[in-house]
Amino acid sequence: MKLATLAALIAAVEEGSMRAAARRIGCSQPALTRMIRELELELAAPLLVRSSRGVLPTAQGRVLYERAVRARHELEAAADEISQIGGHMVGKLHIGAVPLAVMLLIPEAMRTFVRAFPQIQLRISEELYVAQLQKLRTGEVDITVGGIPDDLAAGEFYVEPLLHTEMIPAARKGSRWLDACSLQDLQQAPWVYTGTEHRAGYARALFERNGLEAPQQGALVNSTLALLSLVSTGDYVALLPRQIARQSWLASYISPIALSEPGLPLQVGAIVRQELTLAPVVRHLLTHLHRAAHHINRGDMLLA
Amino acid sequence: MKLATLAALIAAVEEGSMRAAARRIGCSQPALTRMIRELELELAAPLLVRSSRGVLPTAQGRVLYERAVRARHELEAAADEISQIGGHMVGKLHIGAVPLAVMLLIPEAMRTFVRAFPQIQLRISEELYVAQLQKLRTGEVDITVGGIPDDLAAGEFYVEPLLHTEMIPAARKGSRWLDACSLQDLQQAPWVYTGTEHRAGYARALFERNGLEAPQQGALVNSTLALLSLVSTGDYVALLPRQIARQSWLASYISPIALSEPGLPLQVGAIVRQELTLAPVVRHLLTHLHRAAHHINRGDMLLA
DNA sequence: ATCGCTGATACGGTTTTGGCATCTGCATCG
DNA sequence: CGATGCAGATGCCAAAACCGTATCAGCGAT
Repeated sequence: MKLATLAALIAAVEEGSMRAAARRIGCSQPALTRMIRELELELAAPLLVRSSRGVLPTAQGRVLYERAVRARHELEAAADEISQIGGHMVGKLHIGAVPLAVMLLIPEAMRTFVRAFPQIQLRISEELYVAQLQKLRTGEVDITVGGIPDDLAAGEFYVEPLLHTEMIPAARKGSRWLDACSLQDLQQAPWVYTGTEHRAGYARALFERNGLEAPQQGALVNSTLALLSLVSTGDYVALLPRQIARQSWLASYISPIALSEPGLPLQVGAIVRQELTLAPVVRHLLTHLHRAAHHINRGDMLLA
Repeated sequence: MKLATLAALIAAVEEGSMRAAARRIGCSQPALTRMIRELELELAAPLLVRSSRGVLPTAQGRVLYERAVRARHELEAAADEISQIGGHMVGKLHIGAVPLAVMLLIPEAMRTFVRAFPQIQLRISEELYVAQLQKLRTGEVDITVGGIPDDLAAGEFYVEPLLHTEMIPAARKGSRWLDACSLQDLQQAPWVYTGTEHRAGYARALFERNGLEAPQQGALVNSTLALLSLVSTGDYVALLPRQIARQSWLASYISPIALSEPGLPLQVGAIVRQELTLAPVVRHLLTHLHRAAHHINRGDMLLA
């Protein structure tokens, strides 16, 4: 088994075509055909089904594909890490962040980070919380920024708290719900929930925390863009981090709702796979995230 | 980067000598020297420091070694799994088990499993609970058998309950502590604890469960062998699963202590990485573990 | 029926690879 | 203090592996 042939399989599976895969790899189509056959001979199993309109992986092909991708990622990460040890900060860094963090922390942290390490290829994925942890485990993302959950198993991840925020309800400017004084007044409002069916969003938690029943869901969305669209154009109510609701460009469209109850406190932090804690870039990124958190907190206090 | 050169590095790091590594790989020493140099050229970093009495990895070498081992493991596992899909049950299976499970479940499950799949190379590691999860995550073990913790993060692992047991106190035959009638009587006894300083063992939990303060630790051990040695030769008291204390070969040396309080209930189960749930051998092993659990429960009931 | 797409095959030249013999440096032991 | 043994490095040569070009064969759509 050679790395080149595995790369061939990966390309073939992802492209669904030998010729396209050959183009991506940078070799001729016959060479690719040979590589795949070599793999199939070595493992004594069919990996791809060939048809007149491309190739499709068999069950065995999918298994090998999954693991080959993981193996390749290990080696790429090794090369990056080694370069960093040598003093050159190069390589890729894949940041996962929940929507909240994407708006709050990431832009500010990125601003200083990319200036310090221009050779690092940054990639940012906005994902919901559950998807984040999954991607963190498979190694698809290197670091996750989001609300720190209570039930995180100790030992698996290294967690670094960054800032404390509060989720407060907000609605479109001019909405009748802005007049609400207590959470109970909002129980009849149409709410926008985030999350999945299985994992309740923050809004539900806020109601339960105050001993109220969570209102029937008005809408369940999986992206903050959708949430903001609904809130700013419809008559929905949704939970947003205090800093965003108050001081961002959203302020001209959306207003926080002043309630007698406090909002839902939320600890935002970075979650890193334990074994990556020592990687130089990751350490630096954490520093910049801390700076961003302080920056935001200061702005918050000045405003208050 | 080629797999052959990575294998060369792995061998060189593990053997600490180019010539020994060459022997293991099955090539000549000059060939190995060239491979290492090729890697170092490609990564532009020194990987090994050569001395007159062998080679030692640099920091970069260690990084590459770690990740290369992981990558190789992925590919080996892929090959095994593919063979299994094809119907041939071959390959390796690395089982991690806490001491309790090693004594209770593993022997019985192995007995039937190895008859059914003689071509699977089984490997069993006795490890304490915390070490188990770590090894499960890195992929060093494929399945872990042990007490199911309460705080396991959902989603990361697939958990399969196997049997329910009870941890009861036991002491050497003839020990004066055998006369104890309640847990309180044992508060002055010297206890053998398992676990680490950070993670309390089961014994401590039993006391706290009954509203008593856990006695000063007599000894803290990290292996059941040590625990049994202490109990059977000294005058210690320790917590053992009921089935072991009652019916194993230990019965001639160790007796359970009949207390008025019930023991500490414990759910024993198998923990598998989610992505491995579908691997054929793992599924089969789970079946055999279930059979072993039933077997043990039946014997337990007959005895009672 | 034919054209355009797919993957498969045959062959020849280039590159790479590995082994053998040999060289050099260091530590140890007599 | 020098001989000896073991460590890794180097040069050379033959064998093997590899890749690209040209070509073929099946299937679908036009």
